[in-house]
Amino acid sequence: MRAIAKSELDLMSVLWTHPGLAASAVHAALPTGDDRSLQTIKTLLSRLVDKGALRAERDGRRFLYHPTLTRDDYAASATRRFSERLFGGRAAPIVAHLAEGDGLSDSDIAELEAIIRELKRRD
Amino acid sequence: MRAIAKSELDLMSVLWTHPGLAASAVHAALPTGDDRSLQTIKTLLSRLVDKGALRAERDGRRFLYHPTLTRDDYAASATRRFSERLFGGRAAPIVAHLAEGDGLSDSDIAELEAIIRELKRRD
DNA sequence: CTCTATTGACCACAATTGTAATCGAATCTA
DNA sequence: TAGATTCGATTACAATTGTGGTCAATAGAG
Repeated sequence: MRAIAKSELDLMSVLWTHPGLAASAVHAALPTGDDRSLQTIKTLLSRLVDKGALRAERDGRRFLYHPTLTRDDYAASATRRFSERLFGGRAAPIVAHLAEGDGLSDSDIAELEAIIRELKRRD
Repeated sequence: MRAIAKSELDLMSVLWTHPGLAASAVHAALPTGDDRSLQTIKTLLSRLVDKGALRAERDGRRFLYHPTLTRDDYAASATRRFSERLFGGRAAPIVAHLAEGDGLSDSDIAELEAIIRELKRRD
């Protein structure tokens, strides 16, 4: 499966949250401030179908779009690629950068703590 | 400054580690398995200069290339963008994905622990 | 001094990405 | 039923990215 482009990812986000939308509904569901025309959205949806990231289910004369790739699988592999490319696969520098200047919420920190605890237990 | 493309980032990596190399030296310093021709490297270097990520210092009839953008600044902003786009700026899901299936080394885990400790202390 | 290797400048060109118009068919509305 | 709207399909097209050739100048080798 070819890579999902930045612009296409926005549509995946919508469809991960609301699977089975038609093109016009995806367009409507985009965050305010996203000015791309409906035509553009349709093109991107087709490309995502070509790339195998979406399945188009016919519904009368239109299509309803469903992710074939789960958000979690995508996030996992994108994260791995990112960390590999920039930090040799390490996690700590990423957290360090995000933590710079008050960047992390209390709940995020609590979750991190839980993950670390689990990792240490796993040893 | 326009974005640094994936292919260009490889050259930045080399120059972050060895600033002040000439084009041919950058080419030579690329990891084995990188088959791009010297001409390609020169084109990428020019683009990086255009984008303002490198400074070309004349040295006789050739140039020595120096990063203007530091590795750390680049990594910080790339990390922030990545985390924002995929996880609403949270760090925990990133670590969770990287931790899947034994993905983190002991030293990485230890570093993470230290960062968390510091974050909690900062409260 | 002549030949050759190296260098940056310039050009080429295909693939990908971002954005959208156009078109013909189907459907809805008046 | 005639016109408007909505769909997907097809086409367009510029910007970016990935890769590398050509060329003219110059520096170094004999």
